[in-house]
Amino acid sequence: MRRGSVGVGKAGISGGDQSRTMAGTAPDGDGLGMKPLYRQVRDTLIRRMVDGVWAPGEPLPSEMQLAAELGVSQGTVRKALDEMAAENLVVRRQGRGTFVARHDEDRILFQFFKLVPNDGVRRFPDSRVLSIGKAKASAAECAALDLVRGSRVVRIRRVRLLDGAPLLVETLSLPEALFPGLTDMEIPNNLYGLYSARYGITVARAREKLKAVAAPADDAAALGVAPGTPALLIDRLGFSLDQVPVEWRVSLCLTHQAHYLSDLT
Amino acid sequence: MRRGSVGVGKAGISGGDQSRTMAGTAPDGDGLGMKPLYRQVRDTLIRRMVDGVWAPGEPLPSEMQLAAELGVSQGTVRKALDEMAAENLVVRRQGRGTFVARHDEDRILFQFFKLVPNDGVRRFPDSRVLSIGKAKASAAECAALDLVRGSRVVRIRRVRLLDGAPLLVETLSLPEALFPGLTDMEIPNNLYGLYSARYGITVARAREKLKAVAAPADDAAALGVAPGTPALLIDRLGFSLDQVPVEWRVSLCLTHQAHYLSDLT
DNA sequence: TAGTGGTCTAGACCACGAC
DNA sequence: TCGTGGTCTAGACCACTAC
Repeated sequence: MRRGSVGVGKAGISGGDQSRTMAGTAPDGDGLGMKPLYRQVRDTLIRRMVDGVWAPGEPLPSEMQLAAELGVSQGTVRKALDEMAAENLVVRRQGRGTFVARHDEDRILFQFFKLVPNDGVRRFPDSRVLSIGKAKASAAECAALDLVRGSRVVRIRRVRLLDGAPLLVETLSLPEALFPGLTDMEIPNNLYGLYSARYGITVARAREKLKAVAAPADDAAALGVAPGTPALLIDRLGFSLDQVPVEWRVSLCLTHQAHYLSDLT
Repeated sequence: MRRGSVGVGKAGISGGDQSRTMAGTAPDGDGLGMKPLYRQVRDTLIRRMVDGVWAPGEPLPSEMQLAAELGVSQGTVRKALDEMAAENLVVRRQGRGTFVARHDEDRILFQFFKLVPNDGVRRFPDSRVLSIGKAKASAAECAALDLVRGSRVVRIRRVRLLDGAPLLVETLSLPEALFPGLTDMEIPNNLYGLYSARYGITVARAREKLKAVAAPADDAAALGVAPGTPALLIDRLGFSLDQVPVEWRVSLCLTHQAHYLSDLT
């Protein structure tokens, strides 16, 4: 019946010290900093994922093992894991176990890629890199990625094609400090998989701002349309597991053959 | 330790007969039609909301009361209600109770209105109705709203303004059978509130398709911009609690002063 | 057969809100 | 003070997967 903070146990890899307080709400003079136990468990597990204790695709310990190690009941671990499953951080499969979510094509297609062909059949567009390089971050990049002035970024510009026809042209900016050597790598179609595999960085969440604009001359040329053609401008900021902005992506999309699909739930 | 279907109890207002089978998965020869108990409870409660047993804003019976009435444990009712809260169908407040969600301005603003002014401060645009009337449904309207040919619809066309400047012009189509007499009513800014209050119809979910287009002459005139100005075309279909399409709304939006905000979670 | 997550139950204590 | 939902626990049985 021990209540209180989540135990550090044996495998307390990280600082292992974000644990605090009691369940419910602080009965002692703590004031504000308390969280329910299941949320402390969740945060502990996410911290371990950030620290690479379990890689994407790998199984977590079973509910019973985690409960024993952390000194809480199975039900509390279960509630933490259910919440993480709802956030697409883990995948649970009856009879098999709970696994760290991977950035496979299906996940990208349903969670992060909202452009759907008019026929309704989701598919992944091909990519063609136009340029890649390093530079000092612009003021806009510093603001978007929360960088100090003078930081350096990696910039990638590429065209993506659907069924062979240009769909969008986009420019990505990434903090070079987080992605060293990226410019020397082959750039795959699925970038999030690369971030995860090479740098241990998981894009867990993104925020997109959309506007309709007239395509500027250079983008129009890359897309093979007349300058001034109406296009969808998508400004996306991707956040890592620990809520740090890690990728800024500005895409200019043609919406003749596809549309942006948004579910208001 | 009774297991099985959700009891009809005493207050089985509706058909009260969608109950089936056992928890887990059909151990008998049922085949496929089974659902977990907590989902049967959820469906029962939604059915009652559809039938108007509880109006928006009203409290549901307490967990204990529902559990006793339906013949399940409090934990099962709790799981059903938690799921409904996650879907924005009910609002739970500690110490007060569980309430049927209302279409108040806040909910609309966060769940259904994704256009955010560039300053980031969400606010509700004013409306000005341009026309309202009844007509035989077009082929497109029949397809969108799942109507039989020959059905009649109510059409509303209006402009919406943000801080006094035109933001969008939109055309709504509604099945007249579901909204009799709508054309004789005053059209408020918050239409979903009207659907709920006057017709007992709750828009629980919507699906939006976005494209970038050049504004046609008539829409451009209504918005006070030059024809051909790039604009965001939003095609929205709204679904009721029981998953029936009840409103088709096509909006043409200027995105100079605002953007469409989408969270990829 | 053993172990996993999925479901269901029962009961405890807590914070919150209305009285 | 009482009733509400929020949290936590403990234990049962189930279906699914791997061995």
